[in-house]
Amino acid sequence: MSDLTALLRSKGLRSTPHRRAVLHALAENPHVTAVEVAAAVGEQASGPGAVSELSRQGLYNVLEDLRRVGLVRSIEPAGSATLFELQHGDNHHHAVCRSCGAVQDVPCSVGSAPCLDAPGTGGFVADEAEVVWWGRCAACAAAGR
Amino acid sequence: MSDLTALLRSKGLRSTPHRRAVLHALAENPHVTAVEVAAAVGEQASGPGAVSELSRQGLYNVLEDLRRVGLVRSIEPAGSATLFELQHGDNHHHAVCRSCGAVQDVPCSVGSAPCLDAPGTGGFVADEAEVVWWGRCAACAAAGR
DNA sequence: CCCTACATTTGACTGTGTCCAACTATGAGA
DNA sequence: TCTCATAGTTGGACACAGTCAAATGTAGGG
Repeated sequence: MSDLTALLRSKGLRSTPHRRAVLHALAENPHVTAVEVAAAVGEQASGPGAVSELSRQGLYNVLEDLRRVGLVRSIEPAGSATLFELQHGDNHHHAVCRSCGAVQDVPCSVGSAPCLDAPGTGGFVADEAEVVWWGRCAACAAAGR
Repeated sequence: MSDLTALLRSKGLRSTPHRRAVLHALAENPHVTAVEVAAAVGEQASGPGAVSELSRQGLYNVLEDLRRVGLVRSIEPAGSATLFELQHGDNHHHAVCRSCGAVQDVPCSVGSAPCLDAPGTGGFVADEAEVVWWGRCAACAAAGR
């Protein structure tokens, strides 16, 4: 039984080729859109342990299932489609390049979630603080873009 | 010449009925979607100083023009359409209710933008930090939603 | 008053994601 | 090993937000 199978079972999900393929694809490509996940899964279709392509609906089902059990996180930077990444134990944030759109993980420097004080204003009860830094990635900054 | 006309002129934009109507609508309704802006502008169509409804394209053009000159800010909370609000001088963030979707302003407590230290990681040059708190608004928390 | 650059409209189109109903595979218990 | 309920998958239609391109209208300086 592969690691991925064990992982899925431990979360109460059946181990299916598509779910394993999506997890594998996300392990290799962080911060990808649903379309890119589909493409990566398609790649594996040609390799060993062949996986048939999965339908759009199937893809969203898999991603939602994995998200629900905490194996996958998604972010939606303004102006871009939903991006998916594996959920590690950490509570990190993201830096998005305005020029090329690249997304980079940023370790949370203030502690565990919510890692910023909740706004005291008006009785709002916060359970999560999401931070996105906007700017230029190293490559784009160097190229003067 | 109205205040709004003067404001638009000062930013180098022509003063048109639609632009004034959009500014007026945003002054009364913060954090609204493009569709809601259109509806609010439509309301004014029946009142005095009648404004004809504006097309979808016209609406996006107006919003983009106003955004470009700094009169309007937009935010895109995950799972919702772009929300627009007037740009005041301050650098505030937002708290979004998971239950009813209400958005509330949160004054930036850490200073001026970027109000959080830029990530030192890998040469990324940040020019803005965007923070969103997720949780329950006062009303929803009280109602146990 | 009249021109011209700027503003607006119209309608088709794209990308991303959801809904629904039918179909197929899986695996736990008999 | 068989059966069947449940979980998973598929395809097609659809909804929503936003964009593109080209034709038309208008604000405001001369």
